[in-house]
Amino acid sequence: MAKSINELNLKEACIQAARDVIAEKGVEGLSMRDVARRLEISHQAPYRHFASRDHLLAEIMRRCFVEFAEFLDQSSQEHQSEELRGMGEAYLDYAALKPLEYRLMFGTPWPEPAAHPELVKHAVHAFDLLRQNLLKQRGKSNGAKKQAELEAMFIWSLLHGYASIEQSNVMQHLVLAKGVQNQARNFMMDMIHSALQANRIEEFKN
Amino acid sequence: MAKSINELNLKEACIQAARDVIAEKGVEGLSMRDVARRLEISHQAPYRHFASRDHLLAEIMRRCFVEFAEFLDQSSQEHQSEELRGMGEAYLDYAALKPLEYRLMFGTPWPEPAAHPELVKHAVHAFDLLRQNLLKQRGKSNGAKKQAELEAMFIWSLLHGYASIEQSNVMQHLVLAKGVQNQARNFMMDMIHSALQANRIEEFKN
DNA sequence: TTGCTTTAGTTGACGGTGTCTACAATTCTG
DNA sequence: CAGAATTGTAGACACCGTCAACTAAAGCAA
Repeated sequence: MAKSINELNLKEACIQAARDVIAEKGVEGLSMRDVARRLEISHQAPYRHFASRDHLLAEIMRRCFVEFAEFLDQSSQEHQSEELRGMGEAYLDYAALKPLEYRLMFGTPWPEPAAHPELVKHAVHAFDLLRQNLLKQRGKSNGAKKQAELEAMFIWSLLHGYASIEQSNVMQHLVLAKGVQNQARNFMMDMIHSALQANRIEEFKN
Repeated sequence: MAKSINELNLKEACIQAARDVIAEKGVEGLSMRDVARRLEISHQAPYRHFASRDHLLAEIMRRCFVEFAEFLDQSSQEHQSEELRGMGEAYLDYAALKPLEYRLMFGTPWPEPAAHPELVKHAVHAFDLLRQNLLKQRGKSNGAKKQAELEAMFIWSLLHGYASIEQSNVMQHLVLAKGVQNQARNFMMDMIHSALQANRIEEFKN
């Protein structure tokens, strides 16, 4: 028999318990039976609310993407000037602030993306923000859309790559010169700025 | 009883079988018992050669890193001029050519990295190649080492990020303008070049 | 109210997994 | 040759996801 408060919202309780498990033991350590055990319900009870372990995981990931999108939106509004840099910083902030969630979204093999279309919808939000912002910046020049998307891909790749490397802690093994690790993040943002400017000039010449 | 050729090199046979499993079902689908079954040996036989599933996986990952390093070294020698671009192309080539291996190295949660120090040693090779190459390019200017390492981090982040995104097939969901997906790779390489040049100029001004 | 259907939870089972232990057979070595 | 080390086997244990059957409660039409 279910206990205490959970009686009427077992679904939410499952999600919360699952997030706790992930926080403690990582995604791989998540098991339906463990979730059930923590809520003191039978091992089959969660299946009344989630068709499978993957569906539970997909729902958690979906919520992470929603929160991530909100975080980026909010931060995008705060930095009206230098909007782009603000978004970049926000991206890396989120990855550093919520490593588990970031890892869950971008570092975990997805449970059959085709089977969870809502996941995809929210997942592309960050890219759309970027794309839209870059398109706004460059007016209606020739092939503006194409260039904006290429630039968005560039920025996203760099941010995602850097965030992944930062999270893997592999930097500690590189024996970097003093100050490099601390400056790296700012350096990345500067490089984005440089590369974008150079690209605009190059494009103008053609 | 072990069969045929494998009698004297069961360890190698295990590794090969495990790679087959990974190729068919992904890393998550790798199981000791499956490996044993394929070799028609008892489910405990592989444990004579690998202390645990993670140790087997770590050995496979180690070999991937060795091959990856060789691939980069070779390609680095072939492109004497434009060495840097050659290395970048090689990095992305490898990721595209051997997606499973790349995913194994850079997209799989490591099995307790501390317990497998040999893994780390080979893993940093790609970064060292980059660092060395950049250092060679910029002579002995002030803070050369620091700048070279920052640039190496930048390039590595971008390459890794782009390779990851390419592998995740998420680009298919972005509804990109025509030609973007095909041009993206070249664009990334151009952006590296631009950003590096801009950084050299900026540095010169200080 | 009575009776039927849907829902949410239970228990039990099946086949899968990693890995510990005990055992046998083979090979190496003093 | 004898003992020890190596390499394999067999069985058990505790997990896991999930299918199937059952029960208790709630909702609802008559």
